[in-house]
Amino acid sequence: MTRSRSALTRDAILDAAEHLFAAQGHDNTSMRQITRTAQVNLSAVNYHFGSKSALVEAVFQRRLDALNDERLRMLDALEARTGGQPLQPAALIDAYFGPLVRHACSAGAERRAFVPLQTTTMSDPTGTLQALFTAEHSAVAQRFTQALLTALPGMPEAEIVWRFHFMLGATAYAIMGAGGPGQGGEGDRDQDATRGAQTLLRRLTAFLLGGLQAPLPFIHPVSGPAS
Amino acid sequence: MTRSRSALTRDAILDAAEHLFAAQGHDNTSMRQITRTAQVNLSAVNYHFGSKSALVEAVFQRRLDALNDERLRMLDALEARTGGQPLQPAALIDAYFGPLVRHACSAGAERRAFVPLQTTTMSDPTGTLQALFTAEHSAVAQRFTQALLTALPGMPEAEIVWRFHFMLGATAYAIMGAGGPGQGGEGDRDQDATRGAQTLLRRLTAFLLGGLQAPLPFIHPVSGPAS
DNA sequence: GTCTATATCATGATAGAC
DNA sequence: GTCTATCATGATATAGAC
Repeated sequence: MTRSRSALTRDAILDAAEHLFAAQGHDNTSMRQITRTAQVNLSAVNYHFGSKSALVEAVFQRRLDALNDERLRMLDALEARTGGQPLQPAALIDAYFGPLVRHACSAGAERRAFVPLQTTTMSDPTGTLQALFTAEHSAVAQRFTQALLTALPGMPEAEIVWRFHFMLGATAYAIMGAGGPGQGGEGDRDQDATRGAQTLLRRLTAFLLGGLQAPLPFIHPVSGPAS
Repeated sequence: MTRSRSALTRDAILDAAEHLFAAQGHDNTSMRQITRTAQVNLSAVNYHFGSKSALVEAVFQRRLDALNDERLRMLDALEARTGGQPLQPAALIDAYFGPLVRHACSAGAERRAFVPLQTTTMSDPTGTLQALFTAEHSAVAQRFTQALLTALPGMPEAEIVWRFHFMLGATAYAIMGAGGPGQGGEGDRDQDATRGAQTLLRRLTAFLLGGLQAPLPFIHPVSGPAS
């Protein structure tokens, strides 16, 4: 096929960029570094992606799509099993955050790359990536929000949205700090990777569940007409 | 005084840098931009701070010191009032995260600057700032960890350290997303600032308390001799 | 001590040969 | 489609005038 040649260099660029972004952050990584690693020409990036920022988005989107697919598959499976009954919050948390944590803790360096992107995205004040993230994320976020809404009767949607946001933050730090707080981070890479993911996920899930189901705070009613 | 002249430009640089870092992130901000905003010469940065990264650290440290001072003052006041008795987890959470949230939500653009720095620091894979943050933070973190250890009898220190980390992440996202999820972000800047801080802090505190006090997860004992 | 002017370098992007 | 060569720009840091 004549196409495979083109797609090959495209993927090589994506893979190399993902590696380097994970290690250095995307704006500390030059296109020269990327193309050198991918063993392709410098101009290939502009040819295949148009610009560097478009490449960043492509790298981001590739992983984000896979992640959200997995999340939706797990949610589908849960809903198919119970058939309309409210789901358990713990199951929803596992379906949403489980893929991310497992992904982040997996030993393969290629897959770990996504994690700093997620955090860089949120911390970027200009928010070029944030728009993409929000757009890609809105569909899956809405489905999980709806599921949480029925799983947690009596909790207002606004509160769920906020707590979802808090959970995202806790998970982001959990992933970043895998090995950060206290215990030895760079231990046995082989089996520690999968076992570490399980342990971290258990710790995190317990925390998230507690936060998600916490008693409602008292919020002053918003001044202005009810919407 | 002859010194005030020098200190004046130094502070002008710090303020300008803080503004710009908040709006664009520190590595999307050039020294030219900083010195132009501060109305000082380009070389003044190198003269007063030595390098750009040293300036970033200085900006960061100035806010971090003030923040940690406030945290420790609040903790001192709490401990002085109860005199050795275990503190309430809610009071500890307010003493630690309250200053940060109020700081982040305050209307003054100068003060808001700190927030992206905190998040950028954590998401930076190279971790140049992370070392500074950890060093500056270790003293106050240890005191709060100890206080939590007595406030939450039966919870292992490792678990507390992790949950502290999770709480930091949730707070970081809470600050970043003030106005992010759903409700109109850019509303009435004047009084919405302080009231928004209160509302957000109530929401966040409820979540953090639930997570902090959640039932312990089952963690497989670490293979190897007990330490 | 402070600022002007400049040096040196790396970046992203492009034009044009093949 | 891919590569070579080059451009224009902006970066940090420094030497030397005042």
